[in-house]
Amino acid sequence: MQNLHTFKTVEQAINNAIIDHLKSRYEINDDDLNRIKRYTLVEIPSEKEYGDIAITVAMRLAKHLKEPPSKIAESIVKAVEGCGITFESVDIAEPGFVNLRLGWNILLDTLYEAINNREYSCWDILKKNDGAPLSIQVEFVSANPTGPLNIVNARASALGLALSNLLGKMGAEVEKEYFVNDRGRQIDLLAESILTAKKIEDGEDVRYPDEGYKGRYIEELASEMNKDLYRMRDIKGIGVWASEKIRKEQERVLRDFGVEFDRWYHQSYITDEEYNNVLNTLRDRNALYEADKAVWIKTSEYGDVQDWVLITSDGRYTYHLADLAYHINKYRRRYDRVINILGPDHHAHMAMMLAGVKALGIPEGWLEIIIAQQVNIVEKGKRLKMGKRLGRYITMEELMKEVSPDVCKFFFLDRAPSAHIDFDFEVAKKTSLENPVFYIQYAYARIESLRREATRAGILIPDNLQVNMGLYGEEEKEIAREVFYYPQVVKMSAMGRKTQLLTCYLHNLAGKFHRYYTRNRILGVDRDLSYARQLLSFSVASVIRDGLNVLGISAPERM
RNA sequence: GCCCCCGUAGCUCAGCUGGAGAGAGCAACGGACUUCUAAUCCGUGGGUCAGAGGUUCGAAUCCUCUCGGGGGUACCA
Repeated sequence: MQNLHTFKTVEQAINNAIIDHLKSRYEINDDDLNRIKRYTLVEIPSEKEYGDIAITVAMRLAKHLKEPPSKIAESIVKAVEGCGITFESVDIAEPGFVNLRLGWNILLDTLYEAINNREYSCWDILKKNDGAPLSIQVEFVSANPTGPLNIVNARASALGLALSNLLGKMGAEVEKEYFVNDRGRQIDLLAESILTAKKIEDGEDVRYPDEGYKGRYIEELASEMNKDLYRMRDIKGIGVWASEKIRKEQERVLRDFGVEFDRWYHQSYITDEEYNNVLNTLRDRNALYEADKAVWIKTSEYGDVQDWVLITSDGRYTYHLADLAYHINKYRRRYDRVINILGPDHHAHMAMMLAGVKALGIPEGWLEIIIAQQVNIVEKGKRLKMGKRLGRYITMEELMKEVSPDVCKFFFLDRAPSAHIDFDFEVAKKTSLENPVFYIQYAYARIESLRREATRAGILIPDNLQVNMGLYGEEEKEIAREVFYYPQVVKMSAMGRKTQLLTCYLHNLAGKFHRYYTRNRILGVDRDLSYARQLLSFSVASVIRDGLNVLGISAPERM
């Protein structure tokens, strides 16, 4: 099949035409050119009345090109008319918008592409110069193996999975990794907590460690503890055993949630040589100093507001040092980019890490950090503070018992990662039947039901049948243009790290289809008309399935 | 004190590399199932975009300040 039009081909044709035209008509230096290329030239208009594609670059360039926007717009119109694609209309609106309308010549291609081409929503943006995929590692959740995962971890896992999928669609090779802090003070504290719990179980009169871990799981671990470990009072041994047991449990819960990692990287894998390497590199680069018997990193000289301790006065390596060594390790593994999703309690760590890798001489932009903001549990209108060390939190498992993973994921992904979320269990349960995720899944299930019915009745549209586009009207066009936008939504969602754009889009698309379905019969009408409507419906199904898939949400064929 | 996030409809939130008339869901009210899934659809209300300045042809979006909510903050992670 030759060169079917999609958003990608249309965008590329328009972009090239505009840039060529501007270059020939105006004196544009490389700086200007790069600025222009950074703009999104082809936009989805805010109102459908304006058209199907909007170009606003004329207004943005007015100042630089020293010409009124309307004049530049005229020039852009010429460029668009010569781009090799025929549009239904090309108009200028004040003060310098260029609005395009798509004809069915393009939209029909898009419908076929959506159905037939698995790569429909894929791009080649995250590629190296030689065309090889950019390798990107996404690290997320990475909760300490000192207790069960909580609701914020659930949010981070949903986000990490969706983001990984989105980046994959942009052409990158993505690896999902979980960093296990299986060494350090917190693990010792965990071991001490378990040991103490066991002693108390045995009737010993001992004091619980300050800031120790609490909760039923500690008591359970105490009961299950190996006799030798207990007899020897082997803190290190208990720590190794308990943390691995907890980690396995975390892995199981995540798998139940539908999130699997490519690699679990343990802090204990990091060698002394690697730690020394970090320290030596920092020392060589004059980013290290000693004060109060502790070793500090001069992060304040690299963009952070303060310096941090890497080695405590009693010789312990801090988490900061471990994480820097871990990141050097990642860097040596030759990832082109690394993205960390951190919880809200790591705000300070974010600035430290960004400054730290800079101090180590790693190029800027290699590390990107996203903070998955907090999730507050609301009960009877009051916010409950969550905290592992407060011994008060909703575990991820409890969450899943109340609300299905599909609903949880959608709920988390429907909001900006940086936004705080108030999670009201009562509301989540009560409205679960009116939840947007069901609304979207239902649209998909309806279409799959149509497909089954059509197959059964022998009236299914034959593969690659060219439908009569004259049978389509405005109603169909409104849906087809949404299908047309899908690759662009995926792109904006991925590149802007905004999963909520995709959830919003899917919700909207499902709504348009539900409306269409109610007003129009797809089967049991004139054969050619049925084929035309089937094509449209199935393209919507393809998009919904793909979209939910990217988000890590299931697309059931029956509900 | 300092740093970060947030403040948009009754509620929960989109929209923010400046673009066209401010959106969605929920909640409220009134309608639609002999027909492919009513987990649906149709209709009705609802806003000083926290406030004040500034930049601009144009500001919910950018800058400054103020107020309010949350988080972080030098030897835990």
